[in-house]
Amino acid sequence: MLSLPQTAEYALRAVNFIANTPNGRPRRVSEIAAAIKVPQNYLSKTLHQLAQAGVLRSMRGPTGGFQLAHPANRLTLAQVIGPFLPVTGRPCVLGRTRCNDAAPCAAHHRWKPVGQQLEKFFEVTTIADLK
Amino acid sequence: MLSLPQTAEYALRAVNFIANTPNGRPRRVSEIAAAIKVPQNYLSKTLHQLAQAGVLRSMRGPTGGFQLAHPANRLTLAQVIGPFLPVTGRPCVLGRTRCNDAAPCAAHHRWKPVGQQLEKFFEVTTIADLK
DNA sequence: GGTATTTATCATACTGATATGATCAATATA
DNA sequence: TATATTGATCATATCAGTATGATAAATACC
Repeated sequence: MLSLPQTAEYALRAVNFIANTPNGRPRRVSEIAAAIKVPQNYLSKTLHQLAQAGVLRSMRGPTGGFQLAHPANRLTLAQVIGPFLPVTGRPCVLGRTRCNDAAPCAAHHRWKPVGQQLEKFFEVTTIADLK
Repeated sequence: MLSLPQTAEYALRAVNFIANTPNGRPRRVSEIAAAIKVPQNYLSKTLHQLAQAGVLRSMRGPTGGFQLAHPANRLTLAQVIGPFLPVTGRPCVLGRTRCNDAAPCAAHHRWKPVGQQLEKFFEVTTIADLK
């Protein structure tokens, strides 16, 4: 039906994996890529974006890698996928650029509660909730 | 957040427009494209796919055009967008190929009710519900 | 300081969704 | 039957997301 961009799914899997690291020690890209089965070079770029977004912290050199920038229970799914969603996020099922209570599209009233619950899921669920 | 493919949005807008035609007379591609503001040649192909899928009926020649193949209250949104969703529809937020109650991903239990409501929206809502 | 290890960055390629333009085929009507 | 109109189809073009490979820059450790 609706789906997240591939990269956003990679990001969720990666952050979830990092969150489950004992002691919270840094994880190398190679480790992560192997564990969640995504291309290493591509993941490298994705993790870098997450670091830029303040979701992860990165360290170079031996003993380097990626770790969470915040406690897992303070990291929402929305924060993780945010950097990978299209800038022109369409909140409207019919794809109208403007669609709200004042100027609703034909589907607005029926879609609204569903869309809100969807949004809430990503805003409220944290990485710590993933089990 | 999550969004439909552009083409699926075009399809919804087009079918909704066709459904609002007085007498249900056929609508030309040029009329529809102008009304819902999408590229005409591209829409032509999209409408053809909807005809193949049994959602619309098409007629060529003068007086030709597209009309609904079924009453609007028997046409669900799922039927309209179906032909334009990726074949490998990922039901899993983490993008796993296999994810169900028996073999759940880390987000499965929290996502399930939201995903179900989402699916239900498209399965239950009909073109006649668009106002 | 030298070196191995790791992330950062750059250049490029691939792929499917989106889009454009031209031509073919059907058909209502005169 | 001739013709104008309309959808069907084909050949490309464009663009963003996804991906690969190579090189640069930082850093722990000897």
